[in-house]
Amino acid sequence: MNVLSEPMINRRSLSGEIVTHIRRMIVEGQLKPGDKIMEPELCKLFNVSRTPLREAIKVLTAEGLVTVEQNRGARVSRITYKEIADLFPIMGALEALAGELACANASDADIKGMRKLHDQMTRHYRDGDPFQYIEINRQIHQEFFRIAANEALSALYEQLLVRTHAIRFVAKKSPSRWREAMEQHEAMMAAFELRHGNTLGNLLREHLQSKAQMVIEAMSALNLDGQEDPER
Amino acid sequence: MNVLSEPMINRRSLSGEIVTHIRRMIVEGQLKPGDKIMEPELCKLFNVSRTPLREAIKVLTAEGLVTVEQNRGARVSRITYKEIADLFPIMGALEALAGELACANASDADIKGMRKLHDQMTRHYRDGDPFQYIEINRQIHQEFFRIAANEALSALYEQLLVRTHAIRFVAKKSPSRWREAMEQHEAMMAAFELRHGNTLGNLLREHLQSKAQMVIEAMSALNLDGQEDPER
DNA sequence: ATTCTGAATTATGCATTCATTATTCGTTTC
DNA sequence: GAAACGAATAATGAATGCATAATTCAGAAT
Repeated sequence: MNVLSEPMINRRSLSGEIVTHIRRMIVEGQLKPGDKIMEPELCKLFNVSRTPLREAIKVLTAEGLVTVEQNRGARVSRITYKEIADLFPIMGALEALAGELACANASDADIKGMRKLHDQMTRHYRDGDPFQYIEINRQIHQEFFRIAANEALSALYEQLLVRTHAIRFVAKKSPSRWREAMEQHEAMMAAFELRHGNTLGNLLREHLQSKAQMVIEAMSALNLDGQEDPER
Repeated sequence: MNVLSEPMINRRSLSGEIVTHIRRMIVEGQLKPGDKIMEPELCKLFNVSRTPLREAIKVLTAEGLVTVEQNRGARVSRITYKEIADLFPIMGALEALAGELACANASDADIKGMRKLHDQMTRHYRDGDPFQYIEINRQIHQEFFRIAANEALSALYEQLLVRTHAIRFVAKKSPSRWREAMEQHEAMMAAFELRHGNTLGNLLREHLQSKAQMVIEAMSALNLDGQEDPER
């Protein structure tokens, strides 16, 4: 049937491809929390049969991104206050560990690169450019994990990050929160340059704590408690 | 393990059932690291078709318990030094968090219950009964997570615990290591009774560090570097 | 008009089938 | 006798088919 299937050592499984695709759709908000995942619909969209699609759904379920109800199909997981409150401390613990490991492993070049990112972010903060700020911010956190050189840790963190995808759309930093975050980054950068792993770890924990607080505030302001949109 | 509220009528999916079953087979050593997972074979064993079995394999892959090679089927994941060295600090960070949360949340009854378990374990230590010791030890660690009341944290920890299943068969405590572990538990119990979350957290991190050290020693002694048993 | 009922429709869970890709094993060649 | 080739076999990846459960919606009853 698929005569035009591209050659070139296509060594990826279909289901894996679909997992990636759906995950992106969820993270990017194309599929929103609570949305029903209709198998026939997505099959048409991806032009695949139900078998690999269902395998993909199972994987996403294992990741916590999707929830299935017996004989009622799958929907994108909703996230509740409680889960946010639960997940952020975990992410804090993981980032703290990443920070400590990064301090232990970092080469001078690593530290220099981090400083560069930090200064860039500072500029975006001064310019009041939240989009650029967020992007560099993401890179900085990612960089800690790269330097930590612990694959399992990175994978786990990534998984949790994806699970909190829903908050991307509510996380509007108030000016004071933003300033607080910036100050924390300032301190983190300093600790990193001194390779004070313990200090950096504690700062990262606090930082994530603040983020959680911010998200919960934003959620309660919007009344997004995970129960909205009962139908879709 | 996933003990979500069971409706009165058994409404579990076949694939879910299979996941649980295979996971147990792996943890209990019936399926060893590196073992090939033959679909037809397991289908006959469970008396199911390949579809739900394959879905189960995908889930186990997402959990890291199983590894698939394109067009070459799945095998039980082997664990390497590096992975052990990577996973234990993560488990340490998660247990530390659990300990801190447990200190914050524990009722007096919780602390009393923990003391009871601890004393029981101490007796088994004195009696030189490693099996009973290990069992109570497991219960104690599990109890911290229960009191911490953070489902995501418990689930994540459980997942990592399962991934280290292979070490169960190499982890022979030397007398000195055992004494060290016992002393650490002594200190942990004291910190918990005083609700010194920070102290308990640090102790748990150290404790896991020791465990990692022990496991790595045992592995290198047995030359189990994840590459043994090339065929099976 | 609203609620209830039940047939028609649709979606899901699993089994089976089809098409490719690995693997095995017998034969040939050097 | 060992390596190399290739046909036979078996396993995997994906599509399709079938039975059942859920949902929808038209029509009846209140």
